[in-house]
Amino acid sequence: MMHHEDILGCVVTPNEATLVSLLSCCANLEGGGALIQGKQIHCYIIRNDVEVTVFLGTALISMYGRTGCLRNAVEVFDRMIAKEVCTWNAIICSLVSNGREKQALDMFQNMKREMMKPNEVTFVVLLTACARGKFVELGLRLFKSMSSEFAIVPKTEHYGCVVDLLGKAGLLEEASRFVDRMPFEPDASVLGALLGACKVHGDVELADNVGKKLLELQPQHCGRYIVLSNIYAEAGNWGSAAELRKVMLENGIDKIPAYSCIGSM
DNA sequence: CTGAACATCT
Repeated sequence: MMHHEDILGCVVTPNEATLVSLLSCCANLEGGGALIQGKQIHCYIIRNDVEVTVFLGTALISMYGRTGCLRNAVEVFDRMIAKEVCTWNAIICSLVSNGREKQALDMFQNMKREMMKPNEVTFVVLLTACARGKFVELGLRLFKSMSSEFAIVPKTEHYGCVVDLLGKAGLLEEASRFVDRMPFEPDASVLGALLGACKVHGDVELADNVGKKLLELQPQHCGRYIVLSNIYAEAGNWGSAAELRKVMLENGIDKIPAYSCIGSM
């Protein structure tokens, strides 16, 4: 399957980089990934006795995690002798994206026990786990521990995660105050999370405020208009919806596309 | 060479 002959009849054997790239493609393919193809690559690895290196193992975990095959992801992880921070991040992420927030957080304990130092990606994943599991206290503690315990300076992604954590738990007031107290200007991703929190809570007034700032930052981002307009609509605030429509036209966005802006790019 | 990453919209 994997051996290809070129025009001159040469046979090319895939090396580690080839297999890792292919697995990454399977994991990131839109529409839930390509599990069948990923499994075929795993089969190839087994049949040809290809050594499962740290890179290859991590790519396998990620592929299985993202295609919903958590069992296989865990199996690959358990068999790996050498693990790096990416390997741990991949398994924690697999657990989170398959609804096992608690287990993901337990895995972080194992990681620390094995003296593996987490990095900024680890915390994005952990904070996401807390947001989904509604573990507000723990999430805030983890966020604080980044700088105090692990010497990692939280970046805008982490602030966005905390806003999402508070927002999902219905703590809109806290989310808003958290943004106000950020050490740098909140960027679009943070304001986007706050706007999402407004939607959950149905707070039109704050949404109005945040939405205006957000549209100043991203006047061409049609998704932002959609969220804001939905918040207005849910509240029956047709006046604001009409006004928003005018702003859209002014910014040259004349129509909400049938499909996602991101999906069509 | 090659691996890990939140959330929101139709």
